[in-house]
Amino acid sequence: MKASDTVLALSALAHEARLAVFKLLVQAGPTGLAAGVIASRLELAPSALSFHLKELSHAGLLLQRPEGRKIHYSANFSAMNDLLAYLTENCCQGTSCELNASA
Amino acid sequence: MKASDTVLALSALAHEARLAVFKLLVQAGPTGLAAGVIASRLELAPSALSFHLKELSHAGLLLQRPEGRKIHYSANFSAMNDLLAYLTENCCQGTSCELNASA
DNA sequence: TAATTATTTCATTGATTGATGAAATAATGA
DNA sequence: TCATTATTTCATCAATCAATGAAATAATTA
Repeated sequence: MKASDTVLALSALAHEARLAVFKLLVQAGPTGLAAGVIASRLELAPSALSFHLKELSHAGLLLQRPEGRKIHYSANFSAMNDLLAYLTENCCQGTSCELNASA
Repeated sequence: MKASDTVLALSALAHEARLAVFKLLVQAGPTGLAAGVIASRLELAPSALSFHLKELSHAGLLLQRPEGRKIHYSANFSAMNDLLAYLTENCCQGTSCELNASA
């Protein structure tokens, strides 16, 4: 994973509403949730949610699949795994940070 | 860790220069590096670096210690550990993402 | 076909971010 | 004290971000 991809993913998650969307989709699992369900659960305006979904998708953190007239969004676990791997390798001396946390 | 603290930390790391600074300080270990050394290694203007160091510090990701007329900055490994723990718990169904990455 | 539902797109606007260079602050050494 | 070094602060400016509400698009149902 490149540093620029990491920055893109971090930027996408670095917003209260988008972090909430991603958490919700992680909880929902691979099936995901329709945009409208996400909007009502998090009390977001449709256009605002659409904006945030696009940001997350652009960073590669979401998958989407049409379901009738709805669109189901789900967390891209593989992308999140890559992000965590990058942070662990580059920002924690290659192991869990716990070894260093005492320093 | 609260979601708002997480957003603050993610925002701080979501910038090419700041991610580079943090990586460099992780490599440098607990001793850290003086601001001027960071600036010359990464070819950043002093005022720009100062701005970015403040962002990272404000997010709790850095520690600092005066050393003569220099100031040594170092990575706060404990804060990074908290961030990774939050992301793992909330954004990866509580385990390493690997279990889900195939989905 | 017409009405409804789901979602996105668009234009507008205010707020935030980040780069720049000059000036200020502070510690050290001559 | 004076000059030098290290770092921060400040003002300015351009660029980006995000909220809002209205309109557009597209799929479904009556």
